[in-house]
Amino acid sequence: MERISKTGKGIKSDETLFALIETLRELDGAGVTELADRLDVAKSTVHGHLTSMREHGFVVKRGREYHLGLAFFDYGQYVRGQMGIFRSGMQAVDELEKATGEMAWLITHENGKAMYIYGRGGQNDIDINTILGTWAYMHCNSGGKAILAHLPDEEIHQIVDEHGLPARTENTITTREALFEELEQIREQGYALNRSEDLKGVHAIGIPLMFEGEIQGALSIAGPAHRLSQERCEGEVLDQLRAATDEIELNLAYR
Amino acid sequence: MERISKTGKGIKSDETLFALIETLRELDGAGVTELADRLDVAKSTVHGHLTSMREHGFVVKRGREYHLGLAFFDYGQYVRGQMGIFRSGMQAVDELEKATGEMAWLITHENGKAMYIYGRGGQNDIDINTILGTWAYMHCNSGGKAILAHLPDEEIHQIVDEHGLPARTENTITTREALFEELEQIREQGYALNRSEDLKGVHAIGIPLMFEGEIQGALSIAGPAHRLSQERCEGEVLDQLRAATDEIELNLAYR
DNA sequence: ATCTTCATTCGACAACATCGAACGCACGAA
DNA sequence: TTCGTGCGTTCGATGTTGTCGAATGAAGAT
Repeated sequence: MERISKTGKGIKSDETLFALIETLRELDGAGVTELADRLDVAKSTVHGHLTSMREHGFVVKRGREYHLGLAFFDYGQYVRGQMGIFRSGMQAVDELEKATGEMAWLITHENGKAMYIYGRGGQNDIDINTILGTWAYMHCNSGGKAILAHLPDEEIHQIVDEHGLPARTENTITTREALFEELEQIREQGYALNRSEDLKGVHAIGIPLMFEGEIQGALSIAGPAHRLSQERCEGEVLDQLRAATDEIELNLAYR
Repeated sequence: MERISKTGKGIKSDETLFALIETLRELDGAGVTELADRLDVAKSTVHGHLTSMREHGFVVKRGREYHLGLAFFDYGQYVRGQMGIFRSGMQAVDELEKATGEMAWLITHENGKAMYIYGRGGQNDIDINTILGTWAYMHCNSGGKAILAHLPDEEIHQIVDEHGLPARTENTITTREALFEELEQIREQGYALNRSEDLKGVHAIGIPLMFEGEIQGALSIAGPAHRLSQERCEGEVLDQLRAATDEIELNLAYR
């Protein structure tokens, strides 16, 4: 397994540790031997790292298998709770879901990818928790595009360099030219649409959340194409999104 | 700062890494110099670890400060999603909240502490998300006691050795004798009560969740003492909890 | 502009992460 | 029951590499 850092600047032993964490996730838990084989390191090395992690709750031993521990959930909740956008935006998401009956999401970005940090299900039969905390490409996501549109051009190029513009459906934007054109339009109109660019049959509209001139994240409404037409998005839903945005940006200011 | 592992078995460099993570949380983000001073290591050492973490999304740099990254939230959601009790119990918690109008919680334990892994607010004005993912003592928590009651005696002693029985209110159980008496009663009656043992004015009732003879966690209902009397707990609420438990244990079996 | 205060880089050295072999424990087969 | 296999764990030797401190850059502040 390849486990060297890209730049070579970091600490090698940490790299092994993170590879262990990653592998434990991929395998949904594993034993020392299996991990050592997979990462091509000595069993004793694996055992040492696991012992350290165990003392800090990042790993638990169940029988002879090691699993990632609840410390991750603890830290995860902390990290989310620290985000101003989360604290100021939760209530708005709740209200939006009620008003529209569709899925409402709060989205941020880190390292060129978008993440769903809070959401409500609407009248859809989807389990919010399977989406919460997962990474998404920014170029085929309404919230992601709304964020991208407010990043400096240089950063956008970096992101495309790193993650590419993979086609998720036939509607996905796959060229830089098309992307920059779209982002220009998004800046002009103040919102981003997603017409089945990520998942077939799913439409969405996203609106940027700014604070002190910086993009903080985005708010989005998503739903089945038949119910969430472009007309509805750009009409009633957009109005509700704009109201919610104002509320959030006000919250961000007065705290 | 003390940073050596208790047993001395683990890896020292990992210990530094975890100390960094912990400190970044305590300080809500910090710079290299501040971290190096606090942990009493060279700046270059801190910088090396931060670089490694950054490459894996566990840390982000905002200006000159480093902050814990969303990778924690990602992993945290994964860890919770892996728990059978979570997947099988969410719906029951939703239903319980609706039926009782009180807070409903799903609780697990790891390393002698209880953690809230899913909850609903009831008609209370409390923000669920500030409690979600936090650790709690088991001896002064209805769910915690329900779990403790089904652990082997030896393990209970270990837990008390490690975490003690700190008094949170005047009602908290603070001696081993009283604790074991209480646990015996809990085993007999099949549920655990919390009469302001953790927070003044807050009552709760917890019920163990078993699967394949092993304790998996607990379900609990909590609310203000004036509304959640002992009579109500042991009457209507207990019935609803028992029904929910059956549902969850059935879900755990057929998946 | 100058000074200060950071983050970052670099080379040298000894600490310690890594390895592999040996141990001991648990489980299943005979 | 006994043996054998497969696993997690321990241990000492080795040289890789984590750590240090000084030097360098890059920003802010005065």
